[in-house]
Amino acid sequence: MSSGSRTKRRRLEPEERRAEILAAARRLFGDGSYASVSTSDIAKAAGVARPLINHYFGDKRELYLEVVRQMVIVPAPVVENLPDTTMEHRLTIGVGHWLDVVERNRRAWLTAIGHEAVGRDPEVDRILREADEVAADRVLEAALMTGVTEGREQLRAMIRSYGGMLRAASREWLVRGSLDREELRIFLTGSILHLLKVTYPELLAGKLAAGDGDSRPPV
Amino acid sequence: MSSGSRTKRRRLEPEERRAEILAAARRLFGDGSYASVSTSDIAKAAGVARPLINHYFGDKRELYLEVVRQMVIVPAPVVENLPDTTMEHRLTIGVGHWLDVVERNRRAWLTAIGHEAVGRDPEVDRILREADEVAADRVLEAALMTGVTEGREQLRAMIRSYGGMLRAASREWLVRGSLDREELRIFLTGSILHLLKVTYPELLAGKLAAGDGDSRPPV
DNA sequence: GGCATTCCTGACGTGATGTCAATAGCGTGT
DNA sequence: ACACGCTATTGACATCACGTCAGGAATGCC
Repeated sequence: MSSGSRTKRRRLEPEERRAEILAAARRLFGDGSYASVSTSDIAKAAGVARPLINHYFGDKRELYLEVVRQMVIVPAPVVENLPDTTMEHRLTIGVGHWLDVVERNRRAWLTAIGHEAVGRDPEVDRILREADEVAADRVLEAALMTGVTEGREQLRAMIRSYGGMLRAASREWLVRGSLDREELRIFLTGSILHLLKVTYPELLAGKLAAGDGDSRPPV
Repeated sequence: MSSGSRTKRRRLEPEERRAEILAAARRLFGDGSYASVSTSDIAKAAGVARPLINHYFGDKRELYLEVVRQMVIVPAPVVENLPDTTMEHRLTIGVGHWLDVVERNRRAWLTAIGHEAVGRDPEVDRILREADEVAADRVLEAALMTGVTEGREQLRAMIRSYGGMLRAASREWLVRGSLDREELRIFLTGSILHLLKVTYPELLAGKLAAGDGDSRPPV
């Protein structure tokens, strides 16, 4: 049974060992849920005694947070090196890059957002908020709107909300196949453009004249 | 300490007792996370011995699922009794109703979506999917588009995705206060209208002519 | 080869969960 | 009223996951 890897006793550099444990944890948490994966499982998968996990990460929760952190920081170069054209064009490209990234890192990304909002857990919450914040920065940068000041907070809030739709839609694509890549591109690009070019100005104006063009808000 | 409620031993109808336990669980899971709440806590809060939880619900997970189920079925009358006017008007009202509902059930709703996407948990997943499906039906009904057949699946997928934005935006409103109610109304109404009246037709047409009006999708 | 450093593990204590036989409340028949 | 049966309810037990600690085993240095 346990004879397979019972070679000797390997002694590694702390960083190296830490990385091995983290990799094992990433793999296991990727399949099961937080509760369904025991530290014993992780220790076994990493070829290590269970207490070593505590030694390197403190406790199970810390290890888990580390995994989430590492997964959620995926979307880095989505918005870098965009050409110097219109915001429409840049956003179109940016959306394309996003689709590339999630398609390439499919598994990792799905597990990452799978664990999204583990709920009342303040730590996980904070990690995800920060990721949202960074994402909002990226969008503003792609839209050449880094400088806007009027209604900036509202704008950022709407972009963060858009992030919720982005994730949901990407999941529709990857796991349900209810939208193909091209449809997704149209959907996501159109939505963010509408948000920035129509809703945002409307919102700035709307604070004064509460009624909007199409329909009179009743009661 | 424990002397307070140590009256006798109450014997209730199963349904009644079950409801009491569920209520206690709802309250506790509302505050802490799944892992942070022990069955002992719930039993104590319900004034009951711990094994009774297993008797009624099987195990802790089942109880939890029951709580999630009960919380996620909140938005019932959001779309009933809408006047017989344009879809713009009906959607505006529908969004208003939604805002009313989440504002009223603020705490319960927040905990419900807090536990959203517990991830690799297939059961929770299924519950949330079903709720999404129902929500999509409601939107289609409000939009007077129950009958559409062409691209129906894509349309539903986009509406489900919109649900992700709806939740994120509502949370922005309720917990961060980064958007006020009126701004949220403008945002959500405008987005769903754009989705139904612009993106959806675009998507139907776009399958043939891949380019769209504003920008040429590169490479 | 001896020794210090520190990486690593076996063994223990604690707390949480699920199971089971035994008990006690409540309705029923007389 | 009283005994009786049904079953809701519980105390006690077994199991398992997690965190801690002192001691054992590699590696580097002289």
